[in-house]
Amino acid sequence: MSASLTSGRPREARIDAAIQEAIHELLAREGYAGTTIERVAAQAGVGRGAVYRRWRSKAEMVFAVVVHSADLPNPVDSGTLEGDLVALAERIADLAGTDQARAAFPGLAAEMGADPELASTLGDGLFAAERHYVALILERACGRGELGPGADPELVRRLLVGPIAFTPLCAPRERGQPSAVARLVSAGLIATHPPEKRR
Amino acid sequence: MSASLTSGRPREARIDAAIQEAIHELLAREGYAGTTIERVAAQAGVGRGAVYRRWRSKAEMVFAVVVHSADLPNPVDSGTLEGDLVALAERIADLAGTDQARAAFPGLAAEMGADPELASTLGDGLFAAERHYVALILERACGRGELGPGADPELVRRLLVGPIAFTPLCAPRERGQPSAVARLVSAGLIATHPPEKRR
Amino acid sequence: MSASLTSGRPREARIDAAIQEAIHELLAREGYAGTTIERVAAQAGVGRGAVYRRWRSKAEMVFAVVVHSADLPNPVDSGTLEGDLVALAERIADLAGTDQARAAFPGLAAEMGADPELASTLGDGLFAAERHYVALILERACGRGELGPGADPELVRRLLVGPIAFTPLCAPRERGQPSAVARLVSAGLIATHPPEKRR
Amino acid sequence: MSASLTSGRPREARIDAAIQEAIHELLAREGYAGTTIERVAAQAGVGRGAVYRRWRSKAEMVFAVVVHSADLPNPVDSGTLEGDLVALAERIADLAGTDQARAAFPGLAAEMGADPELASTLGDGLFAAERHYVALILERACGRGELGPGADPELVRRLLVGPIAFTPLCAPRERGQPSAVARLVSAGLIATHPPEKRR
DNA sequence: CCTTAAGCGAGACGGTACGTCGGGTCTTCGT
DNA sequence: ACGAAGACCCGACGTACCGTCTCGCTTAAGG
Repeated sequence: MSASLTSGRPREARIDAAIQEAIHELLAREGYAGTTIERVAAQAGVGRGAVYRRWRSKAEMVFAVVVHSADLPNPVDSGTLEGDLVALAERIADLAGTDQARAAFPGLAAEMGADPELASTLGDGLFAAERHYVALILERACGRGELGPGADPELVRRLLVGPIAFTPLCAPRERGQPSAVARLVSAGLIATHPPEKRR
Repeated sequence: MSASLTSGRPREARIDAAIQEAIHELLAREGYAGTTIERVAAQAGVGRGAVYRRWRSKAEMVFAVVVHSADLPNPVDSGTLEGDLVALAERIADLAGTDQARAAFPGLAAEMGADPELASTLGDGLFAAERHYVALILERACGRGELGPGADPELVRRLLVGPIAFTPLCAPRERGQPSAVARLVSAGLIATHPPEKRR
Repeated sequence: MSASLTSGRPREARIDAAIQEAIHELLAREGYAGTTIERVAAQAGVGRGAVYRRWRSKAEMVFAVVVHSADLPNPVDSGTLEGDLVALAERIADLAGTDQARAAFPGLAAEMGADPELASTLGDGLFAAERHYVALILERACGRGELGPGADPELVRRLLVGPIAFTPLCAPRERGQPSAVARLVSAGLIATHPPEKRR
Repeated sequence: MSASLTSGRPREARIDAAIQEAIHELLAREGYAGTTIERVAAQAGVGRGAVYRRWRSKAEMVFAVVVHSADLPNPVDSGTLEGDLVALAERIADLAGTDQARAAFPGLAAEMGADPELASTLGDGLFAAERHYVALILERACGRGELGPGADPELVRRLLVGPIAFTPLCAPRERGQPSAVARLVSAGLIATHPPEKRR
């Protein structure tokens, strides 16, 4: 029953690898629009069917390959809210700063804008993880007495991701200054949610 | 006056208007990808040539029509930094919140990412205007003694535009909470750049 | 045997047939200029790609389909030079008299005139076959003692094809009178190349 | 009244000449398809309107310019049927042998095939003149006693024009051998229409 | 062992958009 | 009126991808 899902010939790992590499190279070299399924397959020395067998659309393919390793492993505790936020901001800047990611993001955003269903499929998991990560940082700051309650993790997530990952896409000459953003957000948070006047 | 290139038959205003309207309608109804030159022309009851005569590419066309009325006329002085930033944030939210703008932005970003030259052509004027606008607000706050010097207008621009206009594109269900963003940025600014008048 | 390029999905015979039929119908109904690749595809219920996959240009397509069945199977021996030439002339008149052929010929000629390479590709085989056919008829007449040697098959080919197939294209109201042409050519040949057996 | 057809500004002869020259050059250099109204106008340093003011279509334009000087002035009497036909054949070969004529003919034929009305407009006068010319030659031959009555001028016209002017268009490497054609036609005529056994 | 389901390269298939070009008409100038 | 310039509508061109499908072949896993 449940076991026999593995019938037939298994996928070849060699091909998974070749496709991944081809996507990375094409994204960096030709951009999102130039990263055609056809070219990916050709570059990987593979039939187009092998690609469609793995993902249902170009968006899913690119998302899977680009975001694949972008998991946030464990929130390092730096001891201060600002430190934690700076660390997170730099993580985000690193992940979003690769050539492939810079090439992929706007294209993915465009396709997700056009197809809300796709947006849910792809984005929800990722954004929920980020939100959860931010919530953890905020809780720790509360615990330390740095911050009062009521800060919105989603707001903070946007304040970090927006300026660091998205805005530079339209003006790619300057870096996102992640730590400046994080410091300002940290200060703003503390100012708008002061620790309860304990004692 | 100004270089009246009076040679040849002039453009018909009726057609400019029909094309503009068609683009707005198609962007709202079909999204950026569905806003084909072909469909724009058909919808406007116009030959495709008339469109290609006006803009060299779909990106320029959409940008011109969407951004066209998006000028920031004069910064209203609300009397406080926070008030000015909230007003600006709500302006941005309004401009970026129309259906056409929400549909157009990611597509434009994608094409600008793929073609830096296009990005310069289109974006520079717009972003410079925004930056100048923010600089004015910051200067006024300095003048009032609310803020010390050294705040970076570009950083502030990103902190507003990113969370309000860009981030929601990936999670279109929730609004960008523009005033919450503006208040936090305002507080953060004041905390990180305190007025010098200190004794 | 013969290089069975067995890779990939094979062409669908159903589509070859549909395209052929569509071309015949459109040539007869709309003429050469009206026989657009686009309309051929639409009429055949087929994608345009399927047409471009088969021929590189409209000229090759039309030529292939119109000339396709225009092979001269075997020269019937009527017993006299005149009989053979009349038979050939009527063959030519039949082949060139179909609506499709009348529509296709001038268009093809125009494109061949503009592109000598195309002219070679398309014309050589066909004209060589005709020339060979005429040479056979002349040889038989020599063998019978009707004709002396030295008659030029290419000259005779032109004397038949020109008046019968080409000239009527410019004055399409009258038929080419193939047998009158053939009889005159036959008489002219015999008069200019009398048999040598003369004492 | 009849006189006031000359109202307004008259056409500039300089422009007529420039257009003629441009057409000749383009026909020879770029062929019929490459001889665009647009390019003709550009080459002549003239607006497109000036061309359309002179002819209603590309076909009429090309026809007028190519055939313009192709009138058969006066049938020279060589004293024999064969001589007259050879002279005519060489005339035809000369007229149809120029680069412009070779380029123009198939294109014109194609357009005339597609539009019978155009064919009448353009062709009738020309072909009637040729036919009349041939009839004159035949009559003279009858008068001399070389030829019996009943020979069809239109048939003879086709036997000359077809092989000499049209057939070479499809195999442009060889010349049309006009005199060989004329001699064979002459002999064929005499054989099929012998002079009445007078006396 | 040997069937069988799936993977695989190749490429045909129906669609659709692209950007260019030409045709023929019309409009606005200036001459 | 003519003439230059060029906008206008129409529609074909050939290219490129999309996502699906069908071939014939190969390759494990499971009966």
